[in-house]
Amino acid sequence: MPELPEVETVVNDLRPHVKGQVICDVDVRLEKMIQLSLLKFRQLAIGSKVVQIGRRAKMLLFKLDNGYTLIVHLKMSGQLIYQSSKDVNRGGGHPINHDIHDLPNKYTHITIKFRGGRNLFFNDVRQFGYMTIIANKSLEKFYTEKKLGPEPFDKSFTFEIFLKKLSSHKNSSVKQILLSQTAVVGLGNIYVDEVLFKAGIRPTRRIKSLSRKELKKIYLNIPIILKLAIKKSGTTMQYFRRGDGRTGDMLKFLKVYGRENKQCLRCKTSKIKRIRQGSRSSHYCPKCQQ
DNA sequence: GTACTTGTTGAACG
DNA sequence: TCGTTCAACAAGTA
Repeated sequence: MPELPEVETVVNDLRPHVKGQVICDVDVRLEKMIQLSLLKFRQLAIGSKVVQIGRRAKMLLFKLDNGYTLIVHLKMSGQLIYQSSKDVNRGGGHPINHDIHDLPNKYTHITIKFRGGRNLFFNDVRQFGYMTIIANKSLEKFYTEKKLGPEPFDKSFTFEIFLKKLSSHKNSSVKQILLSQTAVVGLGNIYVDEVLFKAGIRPTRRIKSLSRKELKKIYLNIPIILKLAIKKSGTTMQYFRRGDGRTGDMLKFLKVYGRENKQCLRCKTSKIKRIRQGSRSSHYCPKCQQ
């Protein structure tokens, strides 16, 4: 569920609390949540200081002072909750309907313990998320193996690069490619629908059918939508809460996602349609998006 | 009980 | 080898 804006929100929430902290222990209850051996994970994590916290695609990066980076992917239902005191939690991800003040709970699979007694809890109902630790010098290789495209706010994300990445997928639908993280990273089901609505392009359109002008519209709207969502601290669906109990505000600003059968906010005449594309749902206005 | 949801990976296909 | 589609992962909700 967390897409780029939600991950960015968690990173921003955690940064002031976690930066500079020294890891004194890690408690791994479910070993499949880490992508290296428990021994190696403990060796690399324990005793190191978090010098910076950032993001690449939908992954959180905790840069350590030993030349390694702790990577966290929340996938669909992961959450990172920093317990700064008994009563205050900060961070977030995808809290479920459990009391986040009573941690660890049954969904806490990994706890990072900091010197001084603070904890960072990694909870995940569906157990799809993971943590791993990669040497800084191997990070680029790690991203390349995952076929990650450019960051939407990076100057390397040019229109020409975007076109080039799309050119090898001419027969795919635009929705599918934007979800694939290969032409640009950070979009998930919600924000792809929002970008395509704003661009006036139907999600089922094949890449080869899109004109340069249409592609440019999509390209330009990607950072616009994502920046707005970050400004609103992400989208809160169902039980989604930020770690301190606040909710993201982006839900109020969504124009198509989750608005099936509701009046289109642009043309005010058509109703938003919801279709299945692959195994995912897509929302669009049949009048405004051709 | 059944269908549905989500991000990503890997298998199967042509 | 490459592009494309689809099942799989887990568990809560409708």
